[in-house]
Amino acid sequence: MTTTKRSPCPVACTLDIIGDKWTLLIVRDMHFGRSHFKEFMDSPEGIATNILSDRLAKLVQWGLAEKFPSEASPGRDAYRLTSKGSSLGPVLKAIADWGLAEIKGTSKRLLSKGK
Amino acid sequence: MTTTKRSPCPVACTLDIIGDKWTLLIVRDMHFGRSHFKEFMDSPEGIATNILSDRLAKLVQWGLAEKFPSEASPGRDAYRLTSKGSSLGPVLKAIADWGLAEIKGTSKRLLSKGK
DNA sequence: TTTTGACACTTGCATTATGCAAGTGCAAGA
DNA sequence: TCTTGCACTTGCATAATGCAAGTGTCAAAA
Repeated sequence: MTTTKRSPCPVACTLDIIGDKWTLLIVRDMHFGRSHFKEFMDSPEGIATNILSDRLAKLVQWGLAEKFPSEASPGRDAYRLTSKGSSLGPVLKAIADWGLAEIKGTSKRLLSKGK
Repeated sequence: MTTTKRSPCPVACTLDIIGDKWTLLIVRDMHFGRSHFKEFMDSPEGIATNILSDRLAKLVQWGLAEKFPSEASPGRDAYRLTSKGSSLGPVLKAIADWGLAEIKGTSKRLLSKGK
């Protein structure tokens, strides 16, 4: 991928990857063990299929996630974080902490199993 | 402002605020002491005036930043982070750290005075 | 074996956000 | 008065997003 860098700033460059309303939510779901398309769909935010499809492809392209053959459903693929993707953990935590502290109505234990 | 919450997840709610490619860059600039419209414009990423104007208004609306009379240019306003905005520091740091570690070509000391 | 249904997408299209250029209003300085 | 700089706003083209509907693949059910 040849994304043109806006600047050498690590914040700007990181935002070029996770600077949208959906990417990090998928990373969050993967972080909590979700791996199938449907599981990401089941998250309470309600991502559209085309957006999810696009973001999964980008996550793989960027090396943050990888496809692997699902064991639960033979013949199907699933997704999981690579080490590069997992290293976003502190970012996720900092964001979650800020939200919990500054936005009322937020709470942990959001990830109830969709079904 | 009546932004409808996508979910009670603190990550999702925080992304509703900072989930774009520009907001956090302005927060970064304020964090480093920038306060005037022109100073934000001078950042290397090259934000468009209408986007900057929009984001500054939203930052104020959300309580992350506040206007105050500029001392450098009397009669003009300037912007600075509120304590709520300043508390995004750890988010900024986590993102910067990730970028520095995972994206080549990034470096600190990005913020050279525009002029 | 045919059908059904779930899953993982893709496609089309309307709506919204973004990017760029140009224009406006205001205050200080020449 | 005329100009200059700053802080915006406005218009418009392009790109991203959201929603609904359609497609292909497989596997279990009939």
